[in-house]
Amino acid sequence: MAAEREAASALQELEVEAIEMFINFLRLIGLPKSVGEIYGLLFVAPRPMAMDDIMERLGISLGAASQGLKLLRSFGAVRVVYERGERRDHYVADLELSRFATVFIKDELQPRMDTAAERIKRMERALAELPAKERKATRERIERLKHWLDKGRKLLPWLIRFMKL
Amino acid sequence: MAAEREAASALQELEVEAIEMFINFLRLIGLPKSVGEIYGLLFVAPRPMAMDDIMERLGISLGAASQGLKLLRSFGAVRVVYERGERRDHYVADLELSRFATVFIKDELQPRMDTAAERIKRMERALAELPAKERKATRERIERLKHWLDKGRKLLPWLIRFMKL
DNA sequence: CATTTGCTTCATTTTTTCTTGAAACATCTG
DNA sequence: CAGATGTTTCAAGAAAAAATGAAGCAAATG
Repeated sequence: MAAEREAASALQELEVEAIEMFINFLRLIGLPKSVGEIYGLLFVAPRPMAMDDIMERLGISLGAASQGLKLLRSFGAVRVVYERGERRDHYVADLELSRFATVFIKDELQPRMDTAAERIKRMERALAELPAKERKATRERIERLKHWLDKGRKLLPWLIRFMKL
Repeated sequence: MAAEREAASALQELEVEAIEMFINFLRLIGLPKSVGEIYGLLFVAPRPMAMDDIMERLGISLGAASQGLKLLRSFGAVRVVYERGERRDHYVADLELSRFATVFIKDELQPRMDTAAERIKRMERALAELPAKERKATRERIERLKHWLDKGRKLLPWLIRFMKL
């Protein structure tokens, strides 16, 4: 049997599917593989798991496990549950998947839109210094950017609401 | 004056803002910096630009320019316009920003959802092999995944329509 | 209160992703 | 059709992102 499995019991098909699925989706919002692995494992885990169970099961390092859990905790995707008579922290997945979308919107999209809005303001000011010939066409393009930004901004709160069902 | 500017005229404030803005947004959908740069530059360019103008202006390599333009062309964000008496291809930005969203949805989101759907099917099948004790709780979790996937699938076409205004 | 156990942090290494530029190809021009 | 010009491709290098694991901290145990 392969070395990776010597200490850990092999992953079940169900676990593998869940893990790969979350790796894929979480990568989409910029989270590293190890974070997807951890969440996927916890999502189908029948019982709360301690950090070393997780490391062992996934074959990831101490650091990756610690940091991944920290991150997942930080946006409420994972919680610590205290297990009677257990010294180690035990983790469970919070099943509210909307969290990921919400965090992504608030941490990634929203800030970018804010700086984009500032940029557009600066661009409008810079417009004055353009040769008159180019000014009109460029103004139109900036208007278009504005339009899109506006659209995005209106969409976000709606999306958040939709996520929360 | 800095070496980067010896050959190319300096970027205008307006160009810088546009470039940084698009670098930021396009990175979000997984496109490399150079692609954001190129699109940003073309977005505010008053005239169609040839590949070497772009390279020079941005200080990027031949390869990056060629590949970036190829990619942008591939999803219609950039077009070649033939300029009378000019041998080199000249590029303009297509201003329809919805293209990026649409491409992202079709190339990234949709396929992931499809494989996720298959995974869920396999998970349901694997459920049978679980100890009876765990089966019920796990079934519920898989149901939840299904629910979310469904939600996502309904959202996508709606989003595409919204993008196209 | 010394020791063990669990966890976090972070400098280093590994892996992945992006960029570069030379070579090959293609097309135009005189 | 020979040279010049413009473009693509891709192997190698550079940069960025992620994972590792040892050092240090903190809390529990006996």
